[in-house]
Amino acid sequence: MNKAVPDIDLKSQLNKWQLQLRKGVLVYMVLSLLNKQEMYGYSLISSLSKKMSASMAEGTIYPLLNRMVRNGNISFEWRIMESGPARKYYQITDSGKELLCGMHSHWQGINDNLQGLRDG
Amino acid sequence: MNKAVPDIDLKSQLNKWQLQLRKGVLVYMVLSLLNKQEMYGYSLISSLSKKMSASMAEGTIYPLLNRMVRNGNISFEWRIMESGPARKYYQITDSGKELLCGMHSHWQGINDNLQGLRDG
DNA sequence: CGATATACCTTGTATACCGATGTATATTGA
DNA sequence: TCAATATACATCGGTATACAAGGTATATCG
Repeated sequence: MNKAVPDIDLKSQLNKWQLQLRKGVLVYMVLSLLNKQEMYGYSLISSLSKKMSASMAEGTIYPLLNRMVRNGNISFEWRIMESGPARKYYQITDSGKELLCGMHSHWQGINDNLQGLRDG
Repeated sequence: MNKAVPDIDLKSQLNKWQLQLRKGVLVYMVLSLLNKQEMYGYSLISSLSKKMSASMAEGTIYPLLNRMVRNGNISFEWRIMESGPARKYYQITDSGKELLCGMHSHWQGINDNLQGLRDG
């Protein structure tokens, strides 16, 4: 008999899993978004929250963007707005496009296997 | 000018990303596998390595399986083999099936958005 | 009887998300 | 005029988890 009451309920387990999943998906999603159009941090937060079906924290996105700049995946430039605070607009770099390509390929492999387990 | 030499090369960046991605995908993949058929830890390692396109460490899988048992997602029973060491065979529980269902739904949402960004 | 393969496990380290908190600039309403 | 709100950026400590490294035990093979 190894049927015990779990430490946490199903809903919390799902939330925790979604959090862990983000650790890989976020960079991929940011690169995918910036590959379509340049964006600034604050607007990325709403886009990502929508596409990840979960509200993304600023304390997550800003360090992430800085990391990606350091790694050469994206670049940015300050833009003074007619109204409101200045914005940092981010663009994907050539190196970022290469990385995105590799991520895409790896993701497809995993996704295919997951779909196969479901349907097969 | 914010074009600097990145700390690490593209290949290492991709490897690092794949590692992060695993933090969420692994549980999902284990549940998906056990939903098809019961398996023991050592054999799960080869199956997962193949499906994740990367060799999975024992130090990753065994703690993961123990965690999942504690959470009530899977159960196990020892089987004495005719030859070789005994094996711990794992089965998915009803609770695990529910969790898998929630993961599936969340994954689909994210995957659809990623595909949309690529094709759209 | 030593080497190899199978099968399980534990410990320490690195990474990355999140909540909390802080700063500064514009706008809005009382 | 001035407090409250929204926009926009940033940092820090806590926490979860994959992995490398190392360990135990059983069976097989030369």
